[in-house]
Formats: sequence, structure tokens, C-alpha cells
Amino acid sequence: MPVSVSLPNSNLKNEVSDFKRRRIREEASHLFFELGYEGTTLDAIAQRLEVTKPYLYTHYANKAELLHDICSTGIQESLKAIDGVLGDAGLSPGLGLERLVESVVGIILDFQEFIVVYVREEKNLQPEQVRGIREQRSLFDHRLATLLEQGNRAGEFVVSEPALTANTIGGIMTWVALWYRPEGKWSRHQIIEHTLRTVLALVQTGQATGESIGPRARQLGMS
Amino acid sequence: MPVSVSLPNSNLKNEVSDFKRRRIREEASHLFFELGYEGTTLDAIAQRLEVTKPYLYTHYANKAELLHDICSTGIQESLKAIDGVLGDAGLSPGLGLERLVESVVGIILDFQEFIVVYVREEKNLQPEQVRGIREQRSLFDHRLATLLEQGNRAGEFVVSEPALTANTIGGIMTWVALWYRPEGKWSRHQIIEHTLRTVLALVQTGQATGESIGPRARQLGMS
DNA sequence: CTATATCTTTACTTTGCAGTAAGCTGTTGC
DNA sequence: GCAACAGCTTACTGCAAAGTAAAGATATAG
Repeated sequence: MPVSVSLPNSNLKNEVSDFKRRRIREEASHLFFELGYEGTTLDAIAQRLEVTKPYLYTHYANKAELLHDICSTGIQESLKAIDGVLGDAGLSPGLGLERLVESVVGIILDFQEFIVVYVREEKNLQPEQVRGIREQRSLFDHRLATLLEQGNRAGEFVVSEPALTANTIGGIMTWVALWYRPEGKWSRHQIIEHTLRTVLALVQTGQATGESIGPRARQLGMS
Repeated sequence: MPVSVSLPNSNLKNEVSDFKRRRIREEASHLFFELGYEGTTLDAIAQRLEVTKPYLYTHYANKAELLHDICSTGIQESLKAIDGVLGDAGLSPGLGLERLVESVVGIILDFQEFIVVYVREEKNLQPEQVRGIREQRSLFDHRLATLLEQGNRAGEFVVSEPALTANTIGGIMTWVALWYRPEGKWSRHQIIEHTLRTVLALVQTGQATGESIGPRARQLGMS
């Protein structure tokens, strides 16, 4: 059962294999999102891809591993987003937070189904898989808390409990995934702007970084 | 199969029956919370109550009805809490919002397991059950939005999108259920206070209702 | 044109659990 | 002291779906 060779990767065969896994993951995530994990049979996933169930088993050891791959994808993308912003050293905490929210909420909308499946189906993961993902999440919260502390010291934010507030901000962003509907009343852009304003209100930086919130507030144009 | 007599209720037999249902609901909710809906067998629930599976069927038609009862209990309690506050006509929007957050977050902590089970297991309900519960939730959001509009008109709040903000506030409060641990770092009181401050920041009423936030801020005493 | 390796399917086994039929036990009325 | 019923259990059925063994198809090499 050669899941992956010891060589790093990226010969054509591995790329094809990765692509197949990605497609399986996408369709599975979509069905898990619509019907729930237990409500989705492997036969149903296979059918959507026009293959058969044993085919899936050549790419994933079992149903739980498939779920794990979906769950960790959502978190990994969010972490990538936060790292992309925090890696940019020339950014003030205020601007950093703005960029962070915009970028993370964007990811959350893009990977909505992955995120929702994770929130709902964590109980169907094996304990050690849960631990791994939880670590990534707390990494996220911790980095965000650090940013809030930096903002405090720079006099840009007023946050009395950075850890708790970071958690809340993470919650506000995650919450979006739980109700957003692409065909619904609110556009992607409106949601990102609304979340941004909400978060900035929390850190008490209404006018602090006025340069960037000013023009944006005008273009909000909500009914 | 006489589930309930046409008479309203409250003769001893109905009270006993209600009590049994409540106990079943509690234990089931606890197991669903720990192991997930599909991860919990009816035999396991029965075992915790030291009865047998067919016994459960004399009180609930099937597993899904049991889940439905759990899910709607969480929402109903939250609605009761919001109605209790909004029914009090002599309250300004600012004070009303404070009371509302305190009371709803309290309920959410009390009924944490019910709330979490609902968020996670909605997919295991029948479509019409989902509709009923969704209606209750939107009732909640709608009442909160109305309160925000009243606050706007009274000059106590500055909320540009009441519907969206009400949704966010609901999310912030619900989020608490998803991470709170009774044995954890944060006390019930700290969480309620933190949530309250967060929500007040969102409606821009930092000093507006100073009379009530002032003393409380002092007693926060977080490390 | 045959041999070997890779990819995919057909057809099957297994099991865990929701749901049920029928019977046992104690209590109340007559 | 016996009929009738409520309350609960023992012992079963049925099935859906995860997982697998083994064979078929397709490609690559010699």
C-alpha cells in the first residue's frame, strides 16, 4: 500500500494522485456538508465522481481519514492566511488586523464547507487527529492574541483580555461559515466589510487607522 | 399509544411522564455531546438510566424525535430569556441589551450541551423539524434586531446594519457554547462579563449607559 | 505477441444498531 | 382471588453501509 514514496513529491504520478485525492475531498466535503458525515455513504461519494467505492479505498484508508483530510484542510488554509499577513513585518498592528480579517474571512467563505464540516463532525475523528487539529487552532488563536498585545503596546488597540478577545474574534469569523449562503441576501463583500467593522469595534480602533476605514465605510452602500 | 391526553396536563401521571422524558433528554444530550449523535446508541442511553432500550420507545417514537426534543429545548430556553427581558417595558434599549446578554449567555452556559448538539446535529433532523427550529431562531434574531433599531432611534446605539449585527451578536453568544469548559480557565462570570463588553462595543455604547458599565468594569478583576 | 505491473470494478462478507413482538411482573378495581 | 391493565424487559428481526477479496481491464516493457 504505497501511499506516498519517501522522495519528497512532484513527479507526474504523485501530482495525479494528489489531484485525485483533492477531487475526492471536494465531493466528499460537499456531501458531508449537505447530508452530514453519517448521512453520506461512500457509495454516494463514489457515484458523484463516477467511480466505485473500492476506488476510494485506494486513496483513503477509510472514511475517517477522508474526514480528517477535509477538517485539516480548512484549518491549514486559515493558518496560511494568518501567517501570510503576520509575516509581513512592515505592517502596523492595526493594518495587520485589517488585512488578517479580510484574508481569513475570504478563506472561510472559500472553504466554507470544509469549515462547517469540521465544526460539526469533530466527534467522528479519532482522538489523536482531534489533538493535531486542536493544536493548529490554538496556534491561530495564539498568534492573533499576540497581534492584539502588540496593538495594545503600540497604543492602537484597547484590549483588556487578548486571549479571550482573540477567541471571540475567531468565533465571529467562524460563525460566518455557519450561516453564509452564496445565493443569499448578503454579498461576499458586504460580509467581509461587516466582519471587519465588527472586529475593529472590538479592539476599539474606530478612528485609529482612519486612513483605511474612512473610504471603505463610504463604499459600503448597504441598503 | 396515548402519548398525551387531550386535557392540558398536570395530573400526577403526566408530571411523572414529563419528568421521565426530561431525564431521558438530559442523559441523551450528554451522550450526544460527548460521542455525537451517531456515536451514541439507544442501548447506551438506556444503560446510563439503568433501563432498557424498549423503555425509551415508550417515551419517544424514535431516535430522531429525541434529538429534536433536545435541539428545540435549547432554542426555546433562549427565546424565553429574550422574551423575559423584552417584555419588561420600562427598560431602555441599552439596559435591555445588557440584561439580554447576561441572561442569554447564562442560559447558553446552563444548556451548553443542548446548544452544541443542535449546532452539530441539525442534519440528523427531519426537514420539517429543521424548519420549526429555524423559525424560532429567526424570531430570536428579529427581536434582537428590533431592539438594536430602538437603540438607534433613542440615540443609545450606532448600528448601521441591525439585522447583520443581530446575527453577529447571536453568533458571539452561541460561540461561547462551543468552547466553554466548566473546569477550564475562565469562570462563568468572566465569560458573561467579557461577552457583555464585547456586545456593547459592537453597538458603540462604551460610555453611553455608563451608570451600569462603570461599576461592573471595576469588579471584572481579571488577572 | 506475451509478461508484468497498475488501475478499477464486480460481487461479497460482516456487523452494529434501530426498531419490534411478545411476554413477564406488579398493582388496582371488583 | 381473579380480571385487566400499565410498566418494563427479554429476545428477536432486518437492513444499511463500511470494508474486502479477487477478478477484469488497460497500459508498458521486452
